[in-house]
Amino acid sequence: MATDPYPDTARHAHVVHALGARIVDGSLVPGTPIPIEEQLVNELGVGRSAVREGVKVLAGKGLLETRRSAGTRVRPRESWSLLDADVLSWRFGADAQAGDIRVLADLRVALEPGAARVAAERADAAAIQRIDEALAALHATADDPDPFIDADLAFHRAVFGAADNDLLLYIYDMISIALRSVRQVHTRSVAHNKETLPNHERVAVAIRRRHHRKAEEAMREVVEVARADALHC
Amino acid sequence: MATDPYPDTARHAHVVHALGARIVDGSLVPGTPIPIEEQLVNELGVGRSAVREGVKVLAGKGLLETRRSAGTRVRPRESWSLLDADVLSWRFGADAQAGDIRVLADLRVALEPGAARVAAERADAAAIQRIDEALAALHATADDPDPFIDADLAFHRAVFGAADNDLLLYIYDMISIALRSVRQVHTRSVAHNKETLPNHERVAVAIRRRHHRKAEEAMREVVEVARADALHC
DNA sequence: GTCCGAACTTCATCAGATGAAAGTCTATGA
DNA sequence: TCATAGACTTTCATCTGATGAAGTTCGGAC
Repeated sequence: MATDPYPDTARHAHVVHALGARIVDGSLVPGTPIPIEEQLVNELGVGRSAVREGVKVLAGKGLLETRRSAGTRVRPRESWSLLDADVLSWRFGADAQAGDIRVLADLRVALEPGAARVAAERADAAAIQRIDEALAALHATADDPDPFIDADLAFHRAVFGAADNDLLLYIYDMISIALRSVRQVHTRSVAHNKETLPNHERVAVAIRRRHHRKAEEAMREVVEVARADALHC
Repeated sequence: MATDPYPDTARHAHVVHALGARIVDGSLVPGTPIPIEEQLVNELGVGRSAVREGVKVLAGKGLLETRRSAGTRVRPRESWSLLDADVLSWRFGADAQAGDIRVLADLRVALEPGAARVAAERADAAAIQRIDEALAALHATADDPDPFIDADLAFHRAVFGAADNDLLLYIYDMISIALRSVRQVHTRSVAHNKETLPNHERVAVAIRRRHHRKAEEAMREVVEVARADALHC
């Protein structure tokens, strides 16, 4: 437990990452107590304050629970803040499980068509322009795998942004944290990229025309293709 | 800044709530520095450790940012963990803004139909049974405003649960935190409740028959009616 | 075998000291 | 006048020690 993946960051942040990553990847099992403060001080090479601050941060994310005299234990998974940026990056960061890929793909299928629909209802001129710009970037980078990933994420973010809903946008930002890690593994081919362009175009056009049903349908096509790809590879 | 809404809880939790609530409700403006540690110690009546632990928890939720010698300041809203349980309850807890009601209603419209669709794809027998039980509870409590709210939340949760997707279920749990606070204000009439029963029934039937399109359509009807109600009142 | 209490464990909290980094002020020189 | 280097100040970062509180464990009395 003495690995040190975050050398120069703040001491308490080191504690957060060291314990958080182990909890999320399953090395520390829910219900079991983690080592006592003194032991963590030794294993992590930091002082008691740093350990306590780190543990409190993880408790704030629902991963840990401290009880006086009864030790600190890992909370059940249902209590975790699954859409916390740190928790997500620990979960999808290293090497995502197959089940997690499915969860992510299903989430997009569940969410993005509806988001596109609301975007079509709420988009103002500026939002529509941002979508159009993102679409142009998508076309411009279709031959370049890496920039295309960024452009794709930016396009979807522009759509969510058009819905004028900070909660929705937050959810997308968290999805994109996971997507970005996963995509680096499942980099799709240039041919694939070009196939998705017309569907993205349809999304943009439908939103521009405030046609919610079409926006939703087009986005569903996009994310269902993405899901099929993700589950095949 | 010396209010004490959490008398018997842990000292550091008191700090978290005192500062967190003020940040989310806008009393502490993003970009501005909060009082220095020593002052917080005096104002909140706790020791430095408690202040530091509380501040670290809020930093973990993206609300604060500490910089050595430069003080601790409120981070911009875009950095906040908007789907954190605490942040949500501070936002929707006291008296929700009209804009927040709209955001919540739109989020449901964007999300729930898609979730019902995925539920229809993924539901197993046990999940379907839970939905049916929740539906029965909904019918049974239609005349009782308060229990009906619980039954309604339980029904929607059962649908999300059927999608077999922990991220989706987490999002719903966070929505329900907000919904529960808001509904206590906008308690709907018994007549209203009875009107929504057939739509809920259609959702359950469609999922049972694994008819995703119908499940989605029926759920859209439910949440669009709810949105119209919320925005009128 | 059950119940009570003492000893022990472990987190909770406060307080003090030291350090590091960033900002502020001042004096100097051009 | 203005720029700049260096000293000073502020404020968070971290470690350590001491005390307290609340469970847990274990032994003894019955």
